[in-house]
Amino acid sequence: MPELPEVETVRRGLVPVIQGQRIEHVQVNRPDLRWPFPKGMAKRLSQQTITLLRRRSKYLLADLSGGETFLIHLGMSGRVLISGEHLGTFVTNHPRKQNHDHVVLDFSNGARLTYNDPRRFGAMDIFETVKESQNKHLHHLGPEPLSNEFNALYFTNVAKSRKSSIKNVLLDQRIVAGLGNIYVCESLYRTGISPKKKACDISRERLGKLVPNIRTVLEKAITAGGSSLRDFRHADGELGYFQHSFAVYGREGKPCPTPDCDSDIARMVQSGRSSFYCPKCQK
DNA sequence: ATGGGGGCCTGCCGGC
DNA sequence: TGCCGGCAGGCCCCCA
Repeated sequence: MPELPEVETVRRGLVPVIQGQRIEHVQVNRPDLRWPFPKGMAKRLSQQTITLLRRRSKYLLADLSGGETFLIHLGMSGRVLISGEHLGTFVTNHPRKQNHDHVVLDFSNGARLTYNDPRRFGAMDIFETVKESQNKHLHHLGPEPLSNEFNALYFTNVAKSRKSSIKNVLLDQRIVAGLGNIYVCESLYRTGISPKKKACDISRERLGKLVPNIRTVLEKAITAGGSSLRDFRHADGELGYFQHSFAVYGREGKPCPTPDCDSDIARMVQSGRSSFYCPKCQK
């Protein structure tokens, strides 16, 4: 899925279009994604104004004027498309309904938001805004990787007691919330740490370097407008560019980009997921 | 208690 | 050309 930079890119694309707008019509084409939609979802969204569109980890959070918050998760293959005429920044006509268009929201300014998700690993939920910290999707999440809360002191303290691989520690959303497979691979490469190294076996110095490297990778990806892989698109349908900047992800067998390194990028499977790394640069 | 693996879904791509 | 296996950005759940 879209990891943090892709979700943030979607959020930034949606803000000028739907923030402050009222939802005038809701179309729900099936009862669930990964889980059943919340009770009365269409009715609870109808006639609500989106007062603020936020992001927490990989979740989009739309605060509604009535005191509830609409949560959207894109899973692996979810995307949102915006269409509408006379809107300046986006001028496409509403497209004909596509396969896997599961939820369609029409706004007071004529904008239409279509949620499309072939694999249906995504999720939607609605909760009382003041009870956000109790929401089942959010309550266990660790700090945002771009916040000051995620710093070298915090991370070294958490990591020193973890016997699992650094790869799996970084993917654990309770430890830091928003990283996924791509940006973990890229951050570990930048820091020269092997994905299979046990977190507790890595020195404070190296763990400390990982923190700013994670920030840098995420920030560069956000600046580039996210990564467009198989099915990610910006909210307005444009493609992101960060995938052209991957050093290791998806580059098995290609030369390591480190100057003077003559190794090829390798792939291994950890916890059922591919890790891409340079066997020479990452120890 | 922690970590590893399976499962949820569909689509796409490469090999035979 | 057609079929089949492998693989995909996430995350929950079960088992050891």
